[in-house]
Amino acid sequence: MTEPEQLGFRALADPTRRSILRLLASQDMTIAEVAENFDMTRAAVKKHLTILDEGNLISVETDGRSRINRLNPIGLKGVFDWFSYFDAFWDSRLDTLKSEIEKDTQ
Amino acid sequence: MTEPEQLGFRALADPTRRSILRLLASQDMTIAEVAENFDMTRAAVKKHLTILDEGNLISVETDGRSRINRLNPIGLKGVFDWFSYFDAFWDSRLDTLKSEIEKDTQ
DNA sequence: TCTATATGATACCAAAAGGTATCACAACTG
DNA sequence: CAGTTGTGATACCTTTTGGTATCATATAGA
Repeated sequence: MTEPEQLGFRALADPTRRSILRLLASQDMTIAEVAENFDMTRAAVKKHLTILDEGNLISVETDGRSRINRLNPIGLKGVFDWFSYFDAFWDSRLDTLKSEIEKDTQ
Repeated sequence: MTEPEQLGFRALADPTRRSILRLLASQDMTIAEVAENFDMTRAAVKKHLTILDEGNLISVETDGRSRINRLNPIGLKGVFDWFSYFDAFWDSRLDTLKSEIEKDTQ
């Protein structure tokens, strides 16, 4: 069995794809518009968009011969929520680290 | 230039490594202890732990001939914080999705 | 209709990833 | 000291990944 977040995490592993997500946070874009922002072929960008779509991090809407790519909040939140499992670690342990450091510097 | 989160996201892309993180959330472990939980060689588990360490998601402390692996809250929180950029999307757009659905089902 | 344009799809390539097998080494333990 | 145990490191293999080049297809527009 595979975790539901697997394809989302896989999609986030590449810096180009994380950059695309930030781009799409400002504005929905066609494939060509996204590709203008990167020094690679449109085909390569299209592959990245496919992987982002498979990870449910974006959704794609066809409009004539254009394909509009936009952020998918559901998939993004799914990955984000995975981290809630570790809440206790940065809440309590970061505090612990902080007081250890303060103790050392006294 | 590379993002500081790059190695963290890379480390999270593999399901075995995410599983290791959850293991270490319950208890600090040596390499051998972690390896007991997976159907692969100790060498393979060690590779995963190295990648988790490179991503600052765990820290390793030497104790005699043992090496204790534990969660690193700093790196974990670094990746978590990357998502804060998208806060607006699941706060506002998930609400929008919700009201669209409610409208459709009326 | 004819042409330009936005995209889809496939073949191909180099590099990275994930794994095994194996050997070396350091450190407990009797 | 000798043997066992926990780990580090390397060579090697297969699959996946990230990219290009190329061609096919569909739609907008004159």
